[in-house]
Amino acid sequence: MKPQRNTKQRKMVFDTVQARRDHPCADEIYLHVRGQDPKISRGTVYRNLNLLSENAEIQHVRIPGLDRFDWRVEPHYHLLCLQCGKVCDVSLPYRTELDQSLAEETGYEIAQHSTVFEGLCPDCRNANDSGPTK
Amino acid sequence: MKPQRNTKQRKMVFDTVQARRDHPCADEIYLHVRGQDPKISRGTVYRNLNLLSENAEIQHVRIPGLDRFDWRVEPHYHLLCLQCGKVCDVSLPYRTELDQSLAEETGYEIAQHSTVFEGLCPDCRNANDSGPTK
DNA sequence: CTCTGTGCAAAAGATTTGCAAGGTG
DNA sequence: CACCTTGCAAATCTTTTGCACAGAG
Repeated sequence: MKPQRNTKQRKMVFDTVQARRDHPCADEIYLHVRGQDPKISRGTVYRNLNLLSENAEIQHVRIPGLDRFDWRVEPHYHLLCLQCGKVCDVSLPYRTELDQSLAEETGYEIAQHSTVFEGLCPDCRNANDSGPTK
Repeated sequence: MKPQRNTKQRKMVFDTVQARRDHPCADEIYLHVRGQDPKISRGTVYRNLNLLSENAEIQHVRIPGLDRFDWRVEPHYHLLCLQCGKVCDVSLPYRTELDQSLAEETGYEIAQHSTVFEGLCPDCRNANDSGPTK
């Protein structure tokens, strides 16, 4: 469903996602937007995030643990640090041909695929190495 | 944390996941097991699903919308029908080398990656084509 | 017997929704 | 001035947790 009006709330949500190069979750976006307008409600933020991602103005990224939002709308893969929760984009190219060949093999109509790599970022690896002084 | 005792509840949960070749979610497993023991509680089912997947006796599969559990423990990819929610295994081979090369590139220590293809299964495509007689 | 695991119910966390009031076109 | 969108609060939904009791070893 296309939004039909431009509200300042929707613009603030959109701008926040665009401005951030990390991958904020809904509540981080809410907290940021509330800095500009203390009256905004979580419900409005959720509604606008859904509206914007349905219209491909932002991307809804489903990460284990907590969904995130991404200013990049082209499909691409993500990398999650299991310890600190940080999410990065991955440089590997998106492989459209997989969707194609799997569609032919299975008879499904395939819209896309999403891939999440999981591990420990360099910072968290170091933090672990200096480790608990048990 | 390894389980230290064999309880009939844990066995029922494990057997249910093994017996089913679809990818049941926690509540489906709960409902099935409750057929055998009406006293079992959701909490016990969740606790055992977590315990079993920590010990790699089953696999916890994170699918958008609802987490599932899989009797296959080797890493592999999944295909989700966005309409009926059915999940299938995908025949594509798991590409360990991606974890490897991404680790070298990023400095992350990468445990694994998961991929979910999303689309419409043949049944749902047909259902849509005969379509709403608007 | 001991201590892990269970059942129950409450808690927690994320997201959605009903409704009256507000604001956009 | 119509009706989409908001704010608020309550509702949903899934999963986790505290605690006293049950049962596996």
